Amino acid sequence: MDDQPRLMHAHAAVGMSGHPGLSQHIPDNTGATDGDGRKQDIGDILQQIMTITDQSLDEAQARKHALNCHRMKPALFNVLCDVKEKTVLSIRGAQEEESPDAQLMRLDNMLLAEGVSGPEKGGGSAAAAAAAAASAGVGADNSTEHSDYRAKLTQIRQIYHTELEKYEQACNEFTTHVMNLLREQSRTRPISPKEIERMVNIIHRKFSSIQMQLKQSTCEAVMILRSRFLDARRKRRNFNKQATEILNEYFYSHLSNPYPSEEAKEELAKKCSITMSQVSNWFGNKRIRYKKNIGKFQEEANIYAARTAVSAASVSAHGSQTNSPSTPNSAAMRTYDHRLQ
DNA sequence: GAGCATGATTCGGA
DNA sequence: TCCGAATCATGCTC
Repeated sequence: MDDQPRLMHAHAAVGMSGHPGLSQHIPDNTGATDGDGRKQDIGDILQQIMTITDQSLDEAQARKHALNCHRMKPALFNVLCDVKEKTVLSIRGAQEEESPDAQLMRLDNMLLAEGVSGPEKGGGSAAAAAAAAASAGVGADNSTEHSDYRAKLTQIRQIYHTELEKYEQACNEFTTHVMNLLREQSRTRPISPKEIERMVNIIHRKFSSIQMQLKQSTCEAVMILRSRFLDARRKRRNFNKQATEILNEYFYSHLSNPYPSEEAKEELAKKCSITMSQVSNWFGNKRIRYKKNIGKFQEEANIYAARTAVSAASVSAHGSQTNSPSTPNSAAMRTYDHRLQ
């Protein structure tokens, strides 16, 4: 396993033609000139390498062993590594260009903002903002929907982290496997540590692109969840009968000026178990619809006027109040009617 | 399913 | 920022 660095480091002291040092380290056992001996050795090795794939497994193994033991093998492999390195670099130089991965950064930032990646913070700031925005309109059910949103976001978060972990584990396993394979192969073919490193980088890049896809789908899932959640604000639910009666009572008893103050809105909201915005919406709608069709609302106004009068009378009968300030009467209605004209 | 009722949203004006 | 007006979207009734 670890013989490759040793094998490659020997390169500094070994060489061939154009690679100083080879002739000084290779004894000439053939009795021929140095040049002839080297050529014969190298030719022999190359021949063996070229024909190794035509042989049976056993023969190939034996040949592999013989090659590994060949006296010229380190020198030849170093030269081949050198040549390969230069060729690959010249090709890669034209192909590779490091560009900052803006898309990945955007995805990372979004996942962080949504609370999917990074430390758990109860659904993420954007989620919290969405929840806060929604709570203004959803009313009594907002807490349920909010928790539902958070539960789903947590689910997405869990899936994301599980998948990410899986990818990282697979990446590490695959990298180790490829490294071992290349080291093993470096016994029979020229593979330098640099090349192994490059291969590792390639693997990491491939796994990064898979991770990016995961991040992208996670972002999409969060966006869908958010849009669904925000759409829920539009989901209209009728107020319960009691709430409508309370609002109508106030409206008709303040017909001369049906604009509740902040305090009144707050109290009405509390009484009706709705939000202040809903109270404002209700009064806005009521005013405009009343104005548009006074005739239609006349009957309703009379009913609430009578009801308020009865309750006022009952209060005055108890001596605590002689006259209700909010008692509706036709004069008040006329006032508002006049105002609205 | 049509038509009406009603809560929510949007937009322009004061 | 609040309000009126228009509009949307959904609920309810028949």
